Amino acid sequence: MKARRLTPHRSAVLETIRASRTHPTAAEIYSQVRRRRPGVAYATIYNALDWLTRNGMVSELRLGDEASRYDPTTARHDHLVCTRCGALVDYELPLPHRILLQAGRRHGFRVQYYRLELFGCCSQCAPDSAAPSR
Amino acid sequence: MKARRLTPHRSAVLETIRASRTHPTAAEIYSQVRRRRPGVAYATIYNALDWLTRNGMVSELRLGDEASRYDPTTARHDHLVCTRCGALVDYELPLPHRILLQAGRRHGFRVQYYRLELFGCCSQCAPDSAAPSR
DNA sequence: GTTACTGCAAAGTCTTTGCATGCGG
DNA sequence: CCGCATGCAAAGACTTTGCAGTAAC
Repeated sequence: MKARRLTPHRSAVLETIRASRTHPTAAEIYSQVRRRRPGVAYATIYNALDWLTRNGMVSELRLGDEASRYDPTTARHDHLVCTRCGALVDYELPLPHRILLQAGRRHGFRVQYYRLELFGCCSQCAPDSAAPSR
Repeated sequence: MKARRLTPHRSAVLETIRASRTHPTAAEIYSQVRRRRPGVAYATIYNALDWLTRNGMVSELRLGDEASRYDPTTARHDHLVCTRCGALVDYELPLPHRILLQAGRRHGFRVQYYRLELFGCCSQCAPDSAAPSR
């Protein structure tokens, strides 16, 4: 096989996603990668994202009708989403996953995985009782 | 105010969604409504869907990169999604929602609502434990 | 007579695809 | 050499928008 596998472009995309703490979109990744590789094409970014996703190096996040965002953490986890600023933070809900996975059986479903997203306001956007303003 | 509110078109869209057990997409709704109102425009369907959603009469579901589907049940509930045939069934997970809503506080989030989707195989696609290969 | 809804088509957003080029092995 | 990745642009899927006509109030 002559696959080049983790090519410089793909590597650049991967590094960009890992370096970002915000779960960047393809557009953000594109502009980032463009700095180091000015000639890179948009399609190459999508190509790389597809490849990285298929190879378990990043995971794709789809929330609402926005553009996909990419997450360097591929282990199963949940997300907190700020409905004001759009902040997206990784989160692990301390709930017995088995309950979730067994849950669907009542309806004849054999559940393989699940997705849980919590929406609300982050501390930046909704300074509660003791939080600083903005 | 001279709003006509629930117009015949909107009503037709609403009825179509309620009559369907499959959480139809805009395209499906469009073709259904078209039977009774041949001249209806696609934009009118989206218009109606938007209005119905904003007025709490249906809710929009976004899953993966597919077209939005519309749910006549507006009360909070979860969904089971068959990853083979795409079947989508309403579901209520018997878990204390307060736990979920309180969960984000650790990260400074004030969680307002959450979304939970369980993915797997429905009974049609994966008949019980001793499932045939298919 | 206003105002809101509709129909039509065009534009918009995000993503994918087709094809020619060219490096890497 | 040959396959695979890349660049480019065009196409594609779904949804939104602009505008003029029409119906409701």
